[in-house]
Amino acid sequence: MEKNNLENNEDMCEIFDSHEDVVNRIKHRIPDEAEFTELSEFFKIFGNPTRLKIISLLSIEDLCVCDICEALDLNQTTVSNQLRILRANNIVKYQKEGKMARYSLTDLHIEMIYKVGLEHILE
Amino acid sequence: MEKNNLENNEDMCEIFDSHEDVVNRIKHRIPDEAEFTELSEFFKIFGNPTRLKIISLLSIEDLCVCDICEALDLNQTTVSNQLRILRANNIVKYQKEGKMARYSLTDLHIEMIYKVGLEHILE
DNA sequence: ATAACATATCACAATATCATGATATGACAA
DNA sequence: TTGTCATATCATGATATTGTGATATGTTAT
Repeated sequence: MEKNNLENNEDMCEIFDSHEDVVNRIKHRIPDEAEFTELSEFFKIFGNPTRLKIISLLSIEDLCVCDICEALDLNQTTVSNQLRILRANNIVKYQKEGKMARYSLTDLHIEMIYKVGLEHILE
Repeated sequence: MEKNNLENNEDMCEIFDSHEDVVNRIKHRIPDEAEFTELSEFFKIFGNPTRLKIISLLSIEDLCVCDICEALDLNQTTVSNQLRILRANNIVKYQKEGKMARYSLTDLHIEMIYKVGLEHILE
């Protein structure tokens, strides 16, 4: 793994690079630490069944908090807490309508990720 | 939240369905409990920066464990543990080659989800 | 003002996840 | 067989996340 024998092997099989070359080639082609952190925070949101249920409902239509509670048979605190997390992570947005709050998905990425994931586990 | 006043409001504004109707309409159009559990377990895997880094590398090319360790500057135990989790969740597969194990992503869904997520946080 | 309702926030115990050290397995070489 | 290398598993303390009860905010109706 340390020094290898490439310099005196110009005519060696060239299908595979040495491990050292492979490592040097790819380590600069990935996002930086901060982006991985942010991305993992983003995906973490999808890693909870309650939040997925909410996302699933909102991919059908926009809904207020109480409708979400009823459709999922969950208590209001639970839904409200998860909505806060979804909001904080830019996954849902909402609009106040009198004393109600109508929630919707922020953009199509959310729906795409949800649907590709669902497709993956169903096959 | 308990019984509402729908029955005596036949002539109410009909642009929006009653909450009761909305709820009944959508609650049957979402996956079942077991599927949400499975899907959340699946997404949970993407919710860790180390695993995302591995997925990111493997989306460039197949790699053995030691190359992953070097490229990410992580200790072997950490990488191996995360690879086990990735394997158990059907996100990577591997192929033994002598004493080495060459890992790759199981299918295109994984790469798609990773890339759509990255796109989402970068905009 | 008071009540009722929709929603949000706080606090916390139960549970899950993390990275890592110690150790095991299994392959190849000497 | 003995050693070394690549990889895997186990055990654990530190940390993070969960759902929920208690409570607060803000809106509309009386």
